[in-house]
Amino acid sequence: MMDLASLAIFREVARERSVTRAAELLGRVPSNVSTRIQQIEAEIGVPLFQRDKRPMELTKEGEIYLDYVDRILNLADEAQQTVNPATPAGVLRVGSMESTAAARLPGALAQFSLKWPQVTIDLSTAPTRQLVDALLANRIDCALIAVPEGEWWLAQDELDKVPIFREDLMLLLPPGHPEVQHPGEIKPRALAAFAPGCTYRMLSEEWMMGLGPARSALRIHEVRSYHAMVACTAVGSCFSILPRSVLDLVPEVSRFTTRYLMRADTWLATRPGYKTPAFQVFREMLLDSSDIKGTNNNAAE
Amino acid sequence: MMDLASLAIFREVARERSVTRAAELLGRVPSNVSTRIQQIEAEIGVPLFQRDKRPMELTKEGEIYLDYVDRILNLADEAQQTVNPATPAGVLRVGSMESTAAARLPGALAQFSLKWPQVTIDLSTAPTRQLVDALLANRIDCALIAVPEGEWWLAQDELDKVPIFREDLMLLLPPGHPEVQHPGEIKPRALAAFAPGCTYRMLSEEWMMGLGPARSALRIHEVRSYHAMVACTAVGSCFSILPRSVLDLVPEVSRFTTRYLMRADTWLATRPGYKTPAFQVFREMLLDSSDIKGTNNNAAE
DNA sequence: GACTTAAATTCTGAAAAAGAGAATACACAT
DNA sequence: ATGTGTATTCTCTTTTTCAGAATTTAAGTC
Repeated sequence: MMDLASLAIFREVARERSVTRAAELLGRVPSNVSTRIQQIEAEIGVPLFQRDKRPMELTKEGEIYLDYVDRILNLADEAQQTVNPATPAGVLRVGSMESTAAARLPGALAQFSLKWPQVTIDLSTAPTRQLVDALLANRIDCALIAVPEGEWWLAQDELDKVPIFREDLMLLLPPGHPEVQHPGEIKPRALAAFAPGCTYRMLSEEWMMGLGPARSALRIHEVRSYHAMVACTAVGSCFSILPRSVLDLVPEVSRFTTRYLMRADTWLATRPGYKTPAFQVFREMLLDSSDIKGTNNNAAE
Repeated sequence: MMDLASLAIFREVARERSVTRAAELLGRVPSNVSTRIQQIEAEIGVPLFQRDKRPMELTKEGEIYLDYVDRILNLADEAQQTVNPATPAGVLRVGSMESTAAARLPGALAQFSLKWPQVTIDLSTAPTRQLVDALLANRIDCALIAVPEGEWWLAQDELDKVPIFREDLMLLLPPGHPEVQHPGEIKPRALAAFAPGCTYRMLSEEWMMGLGPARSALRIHEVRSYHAMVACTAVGSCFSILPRSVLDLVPEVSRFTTRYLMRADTWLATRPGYKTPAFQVFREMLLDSSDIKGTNNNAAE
């Protein structure tokens, strides 16, 4: 019958599109990997790869099967971790906003991988909205997201959440720009921001709208990184809004004109009930490096 | 590494609480089953059974692990079926209302198991509400439920649905009871009905309330089967509301007073995207034995 | 279109694991 | 205590997995 090892082999080959590379990564010999794939194909009765293409390509069925295999292997990993909490180990799939990944995670993650070398952290970044989707679709295990205070477009108990970082959202204006009190006084025509789904962008847009009725047509220049965002602002063509913790990383911030806007805390969210030891130590680690130390974070216990 | 066969063995032993019986059911020898269990325990590092109890009992970790194993094996089965639609096979977990199971399924299922002996049908019954929960929690694969026309407490696209049976909801009054036009004219004090979550019960209550304002305190006698419901009504202490198809099964119905109330169609629902060949032939079979033949049932194709 | 190259597959013998069946240990009953 | 039905251990046989060499195959190069 089917072996989880075979499924892991299939997953690796599918990812690498190569028997040889997969074999190296798995510490096996190519002939072995090749046969295991063929065994799976024989068992399910469907070819998984197109052998007549040289960078090996998955067949349509292969794609579907890979999706199932991913879910099965994640479940198996989670089962192992949940049932034997003695040793945090395995994979923890972390999703994070760009800002948190830039300003908060590097230190914490370095520390974490030293203390828990058995845990592999799989980090990906995306805007808050997409992170929530990924979480609910089981593509990641936990996410660092910005929850706008008060209103919240996700049902109350659809996710477990703990506040982790207190962030001040700052207005960043080009160097030499005069201080402003109202959105209307901002000179650059466009806001540099991330793709839709980003909570900060949403908050920024609200602030612009709410206070400056004249500024009804807010232009948005979409960027893919904070470096790009700051660069655009430095040049004077845009202004931007970003957390103070990221601002602190910008060399020579003092040349820019900045202004405090609002609070926007970062939360650590999971699917309800997800509680592997790897995740628990990860959460502890984040709370330790946090400025909101030990507030209401025992609700989930 | 872990073998799906091992997981299936563990599941069987956990179900049967016996190595010997599990071995028989799986066509294996007990020593083999015993060792596979021990291999799993060695791999996950946690004992799954309490060996000092004689009907073997799962440990706490065993319970948790069993839950994961169930999900993993169901996924694997679904993967196999989805990816190779050639041969409908494997397990199809069907949930049904009591009424449908009584009046509609026996014939259809008998026919089905003759035509598709490779498919094992796992039938359970529950009220509509609970069936929907079970479906979303992945405890069953499809469900035969009553969707009240118009209003519907489930989000539009949370489930895929097809109408299967046209049901007439009938009022059943004790033998000799005079014909009624309004709820107020009903003599028995109590309605015999299933547990809350039953759509028919909900519709019944609405009908009673909507038309008879005097009858504000409707007493409900909860029953667990239609036989009990009919028996209570025969005795004269209750009245009841049930689909005509079930009524047709009652011996000597003609002695009772009956009256048509409303339509309440039965739908076949699945999680969105669930489409194994076993399910597809099951759906075809139901549609064939249905009175709503081939209406709007190609939306899901 | 032949040649090169890198990669997948097939073939083979050695090593490891799983299986059956008999013997043993164990929990619960009387 | 002693018997009975189960689970486990032990031993041997069969099956499967694995590594390494040989072979085939797909794509790029002259």
